[in-house]
Amino acid sequence: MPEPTLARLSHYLRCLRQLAAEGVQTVSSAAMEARLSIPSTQIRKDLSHFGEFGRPGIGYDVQHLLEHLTEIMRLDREQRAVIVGAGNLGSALLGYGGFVNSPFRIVGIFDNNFSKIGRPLWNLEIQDVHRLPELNKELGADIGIVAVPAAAAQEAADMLVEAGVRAILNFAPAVINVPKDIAVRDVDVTREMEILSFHIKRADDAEEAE
Amino acid sequence: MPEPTLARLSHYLRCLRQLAAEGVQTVSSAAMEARLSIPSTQIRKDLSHFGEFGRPGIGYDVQHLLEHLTEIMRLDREQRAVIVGAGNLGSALLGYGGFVNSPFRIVGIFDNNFSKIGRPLWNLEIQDVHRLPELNKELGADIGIVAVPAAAAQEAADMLVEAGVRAILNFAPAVINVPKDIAVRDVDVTREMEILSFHIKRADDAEEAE
DNA sequence: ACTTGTGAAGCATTTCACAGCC
DNA sequence: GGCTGTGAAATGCTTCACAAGT
Repeated sequence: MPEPTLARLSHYLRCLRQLAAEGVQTVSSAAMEARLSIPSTQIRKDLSHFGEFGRPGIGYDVQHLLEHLTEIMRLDREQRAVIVGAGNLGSALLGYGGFVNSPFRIVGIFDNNFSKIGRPLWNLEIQDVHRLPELNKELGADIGIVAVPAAAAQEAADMLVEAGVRAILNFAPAVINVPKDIAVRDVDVTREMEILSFHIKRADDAEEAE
Repeated sequence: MPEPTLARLSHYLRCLRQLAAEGVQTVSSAAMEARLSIPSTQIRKDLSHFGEFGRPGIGYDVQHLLEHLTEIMRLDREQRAVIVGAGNLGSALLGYGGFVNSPFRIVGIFDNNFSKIGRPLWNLEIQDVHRLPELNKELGADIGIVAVPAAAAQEAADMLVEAGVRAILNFAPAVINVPKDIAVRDVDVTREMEILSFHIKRADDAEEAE
């Protein structure tokens, strides 16, 4: 399954949820292109990887496609996650409103800083990261979120692996090594800023060229 | 210039900074592969887009390559950014430690919520988002960060465009439309979680198959 | 007439293989 | 012997073109 297809599925879901909320019954790939700026042929090809959902001459049934994609991505069941790192970022993620109407639920937050352990944060209490493997037997999180500085990222990842998570979302600007059956996605704000910095360049160059 | 190459440049920079800090003089593409898990041929091909930096039989001069790449990405000068949205996320970004030893500096934070405007946040004061175009004449930010809910994302982006930014980092889970000479990068935590959710699936399936 | 699904073509990126240099 | 830079081959993804369905 192509990784780019997977990333776009998330866009399709967002679009379909919105359409469903608007009470729209049917949608064509061309109509989705208008909303998402993803070519209609791309949309059809992506969806064709999972089956035949559309009807020629009509389009896709919004509700039906929404349910199918939700199931394919396993978003029809609760997905529990734990956060390692109770700093700014960990705290912001825990309080993030984007998870309220989603299957994702943060069930634990951990840190290695003794002055933080035991303190309440939002609806949880910060736990000792060394107890993560033990406590996750109860918590049952499949997803681990690394929200620690780069220097501590590998250690945090190791602890999550030991705790039995199947997937890791890594916010630290560092490469983390994990067994190959564990999925990792990196989110690196600094990297995104650096890429933007490069793109700005071209506009500057045009100015300098005058 | 291939977009994937650009994204990897950021990894090379991080690696080189670390090597420089360790006092390493020279590094081979094979040695970088060991640290970054990026194939050495890929590294060489990427670097070859910008010139010939290495010496056969020796490798790359760490300091020299670091300086070159830093310049290529325009990270040798201050890059000012403003944030729109003073909620959890905006606040976390403003307090984010990752920018301390970097060229990025957040010079303003804006919101449309009257109860927030005028309040101090870290080292700044929250400003009215409607004054963004006017105030950015002074602030001079080239980068805008969208840290508002999805429903307000387009409006925030419009305001940033009017304020004259050349690049936008969008944290809202929404498509934003901007003039094509303005670079946009999306960071969508929910999307990343959804992709991980899909990948977890395979492990579950194996279990279910028994 | 309108729209899907899909093989085939086209394009982009990665990987290979090796000539040339230290 | 070790390493870079790079054409060429291989792979992967996107776009095209159109047959088939409504």
